[in-house]
Amino acid sequence: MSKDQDKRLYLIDAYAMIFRGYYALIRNPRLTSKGLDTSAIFGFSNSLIELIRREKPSHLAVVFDIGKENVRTADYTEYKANRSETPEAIQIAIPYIHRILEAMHIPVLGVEGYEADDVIGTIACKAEKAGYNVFMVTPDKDFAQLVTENIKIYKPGNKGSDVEILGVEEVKQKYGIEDPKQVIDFLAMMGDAVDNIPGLDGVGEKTAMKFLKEFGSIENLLENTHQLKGKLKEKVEASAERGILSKKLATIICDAPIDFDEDKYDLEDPDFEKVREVFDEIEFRRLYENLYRAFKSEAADPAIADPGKISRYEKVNIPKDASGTVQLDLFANFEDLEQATSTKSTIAENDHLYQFVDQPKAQKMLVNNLLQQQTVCFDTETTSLNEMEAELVGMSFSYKKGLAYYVPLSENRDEALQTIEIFKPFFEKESILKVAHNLKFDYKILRLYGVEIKGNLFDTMIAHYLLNPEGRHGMDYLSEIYLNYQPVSIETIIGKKGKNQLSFREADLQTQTIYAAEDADVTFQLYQIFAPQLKKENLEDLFYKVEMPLMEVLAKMELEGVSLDEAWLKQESIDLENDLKQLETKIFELCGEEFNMNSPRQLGEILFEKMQLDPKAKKTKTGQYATSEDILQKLVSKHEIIPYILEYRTYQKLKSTYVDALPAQIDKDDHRVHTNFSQTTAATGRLASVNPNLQNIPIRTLRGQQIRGAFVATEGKKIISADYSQIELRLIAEISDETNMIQAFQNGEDIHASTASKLFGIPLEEVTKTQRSQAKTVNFGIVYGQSAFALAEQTGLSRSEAKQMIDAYYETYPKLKEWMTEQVHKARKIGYVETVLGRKRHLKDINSNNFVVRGHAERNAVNAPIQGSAADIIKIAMINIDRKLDEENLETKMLLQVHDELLFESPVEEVQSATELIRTQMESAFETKVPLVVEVGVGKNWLEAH
DNA sequence: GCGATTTA
DNA sequence: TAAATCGC
Repeated sequence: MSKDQDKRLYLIDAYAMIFRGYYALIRNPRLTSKGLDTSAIFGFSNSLIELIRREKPSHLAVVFDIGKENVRTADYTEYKANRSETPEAIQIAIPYIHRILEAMHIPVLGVEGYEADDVIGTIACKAEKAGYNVFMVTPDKDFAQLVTENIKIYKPGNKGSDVEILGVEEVKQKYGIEDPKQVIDFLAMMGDAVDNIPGLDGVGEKTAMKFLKEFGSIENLLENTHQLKGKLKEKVEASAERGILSKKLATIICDAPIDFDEDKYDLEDPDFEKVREVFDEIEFRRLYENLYRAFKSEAADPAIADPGKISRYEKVNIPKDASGTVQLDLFANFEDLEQATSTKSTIAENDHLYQFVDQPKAQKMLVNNLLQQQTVCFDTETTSLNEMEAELVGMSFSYKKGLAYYVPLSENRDEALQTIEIFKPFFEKESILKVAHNLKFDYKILRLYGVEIKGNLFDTMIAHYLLNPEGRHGMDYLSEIYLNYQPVSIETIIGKKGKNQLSFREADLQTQTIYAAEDADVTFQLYQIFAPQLKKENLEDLFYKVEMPLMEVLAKMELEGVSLDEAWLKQESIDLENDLKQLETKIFELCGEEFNMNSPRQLGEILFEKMQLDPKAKKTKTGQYATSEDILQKLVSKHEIIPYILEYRTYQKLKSTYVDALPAQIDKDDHRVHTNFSQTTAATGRLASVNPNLQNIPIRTLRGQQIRGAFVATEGKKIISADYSQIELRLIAEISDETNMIQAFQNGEDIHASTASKLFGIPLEEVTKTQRSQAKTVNFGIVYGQSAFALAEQTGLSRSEAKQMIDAYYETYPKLKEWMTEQVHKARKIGYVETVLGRKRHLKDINSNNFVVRGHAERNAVNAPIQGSAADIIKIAMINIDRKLDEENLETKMLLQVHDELLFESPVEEVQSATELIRTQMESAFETKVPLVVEVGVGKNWLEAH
């Protein structure tokens, strides 16, 4: 096709694309070695290059809002992300993006005083008249109003979703309308917070669609409001004027003062050298290759142009005369595949060999082959994400980039076990490094099928967690970021979440093979990237000696589960229900109206509008009344209703979150609750407990405490609870070498009272309860990295009083203050802080110009080493206890970890020796000057033991 | 302060 | 999606 005939113009909505790119990477920002956040630049450039590669536009232009960049960015942040600070990364990005566009010879458009939308609208209309097909490149649905036969929306794909092109038909279908122009009416009716369009009161998406069907336009609706009824009628009529205004606001102008100069938009080759210069400066390496390919490759879309490259999978056939000697060749026929690294390639574009291996003979050959390898990556496919109820569907293996095997397993458990038996030698061979993503899952599954994985382990998810604790660690995500490769999404195979979702087993064998093999392949490639990085960052010990062994301990704890007193919970649920009913009656009586007590919004309106309890009631950021506990607490004297509300809230929480939810989580087979300890969610290094969360079982209130009583030991056993006393404060003293605090601990003093005595300059014996409590709050504030502001909020002190208190605290513990300053300096200089075991926390915001953001990073610089070190130490203790219990052949089982506490179930006759073992291991897990003290309790249940 | 969970 | 509340 000659260029004259090919008239396809792509108009890129620059800011929308920049923001989109930035927020796509928000949890894993791209940083240069100097700490510059290049997420926005990367996101934009990547989308741009991807667009050129895929579509080969004949004409292309990028449209900015000009002259008021800062106003525009402020708008976007406020509405789009609900954040008060403007992301610095975006402001930094703009000049770079302009340089890149200039080097790429791509024209930049904009008209002062007009929004980018209007410029795009104007050019699109003019280009259409000139015979162009126009694509408006934007994620913004407002542009749907401009869609015609020749003007379409081009919504770039991101992870999981493919490119979406919205033409007339798609727009009609999406909004259930007859003409794309009606999108304006749609927006005018329902409003749009992002663009500050008010809309009609009481009209949301659903109602707007209904109105459009019925009335066609907002004007027609407003003329016929008599057809409506009830509240809706009132609301719509009352806001009619705003509706008309909204229509004006929602309309994209198509006559901005700008000409369509088609020659200017011709897509030319970039000045590669110049682009490279900019990319080098901000350390984009792969992107340059992608850019080069985008312009130099011939086909518009390699996947379509070259069908030979689509995925190959084949069955491994055993030759008829196969003897033991035919062996390995079948598995060695795949040499040195060059990977095509186009921008974010997919399975269709990469060379690979994925094979399924379903014959026992072939499986044995595969195992023999695996046994020759030093490092093998594997993955299991199951019918469920819950290990306890999951059935194995298949296993995949990879030990070389681009090469993977899939072993399907029979639905019949005995047959499956036979196949698994073939692979046992591999799993049990110590010398092979076994790699998987989220290995704990596979470890548990295989254990339930009688396989105990041995030897060194490598979990790519945990590896990434150590490299970047704050980031996301999903395999698909990591693949896109580190391999520039988009794996097949599980949803394309088994459908979206919901009742219609298939089980993996229901997919056909070839589909299973592609998906499973790809997972193993991708994980292997991630291993190749992460392993050297761990070494480089000195994280190998933490990884191989702490996190990976801990993974096994956690797997065992999760499989063990904990026993609950179901009968008690059942009765307590009934009791709470009755109490709640009574409280509700009382509350309705006192306010003279019935409403939904579980809706903070309704409660706020009752308290502050109807009852006028506080003329200056605080609002939340979305404008409703705040009714959180601390706020209600301040109103106790205002009205007798408040205590009832507080009590209702407490009981409601207890009932829904614990008393009713826990029994529902009991396993049908072993009648125990199996939580999941996530090793990669808390950025500080702590664990997190999910499904259910057993790390927040109540303890503060009497009624709440009773729930701990429902965590029971089974017949003939006892619960042992062992917790570190003040471990964080002890570590603060230890790490900062703060003599005043160290001595207090060495003398076995009550640390909060001791702090109070020093803080207020009075003898220890004279410290009052209030003083101790204040000192305790400050101690906690330090431990949790609270700001002075938050401390003031919590203590009820004024901000300056809180500041004074903190200053006095620093004077009391000068070395501590010194250490804190040092941490912040360290973070500023090298970009991270670390724990006693070298666990890192990167603080990219430490040099931010925004004091809120920077303050946050500064508190993290102090808090992360402390909380993280405590996490390190209990992790060591857990590993050592697990080993010792095993060595001494004790039947005592570790059940739960609650940050500074461990819970065990122990046969009565073992309790004494176990207790001693646990205490010793915990107290000696890490050598310190400050004694680590552990308090141990024993009982029939958790309440008694604690 | 963080993380999990429930509810509207 | 936001608010509230539980733990450490």
